[in-house]
Amino acid sequence: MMNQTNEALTDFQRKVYEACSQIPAGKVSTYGLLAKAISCGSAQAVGQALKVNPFAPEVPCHRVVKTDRSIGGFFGQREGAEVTRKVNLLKEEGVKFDERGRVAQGQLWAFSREG
DNA sequence: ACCGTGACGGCGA
DNA sequence: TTCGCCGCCACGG
Repeated sequence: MMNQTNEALTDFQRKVYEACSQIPAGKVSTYGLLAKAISCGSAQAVGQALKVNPFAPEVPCHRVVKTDRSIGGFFGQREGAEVTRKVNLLKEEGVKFDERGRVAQGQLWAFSREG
């Protein structure tokens, strides 16, 4: 995946991207869950790394939503075109949404320790 | 080295 | 249930 000259990436970012890559198509995870998977105490910090993800969509940062299952942001935007794109990508992967625009239950991916 | 800024999360109102 | 506040922690200036 990130076999290029990634000196611009911090160690933290690599951990975030690696964990994110584990999420399969058709499933989503949350910033909080991902943070926990890499032993980080801040979901917000995870979001910071994802917003500058240089490997999208190889590293599926679009499969990460908020804990309340609302869509969250995409490439720095918390609303607008990019966010709509995020929803479309998920729909294409088979992810279902409820009438409130949140990811329907039963589609969360739980990180089961491997890294 | 300090300070402000976030694709967040939990909690009280 | 939605809103606001505060805590979290990594980054750039």
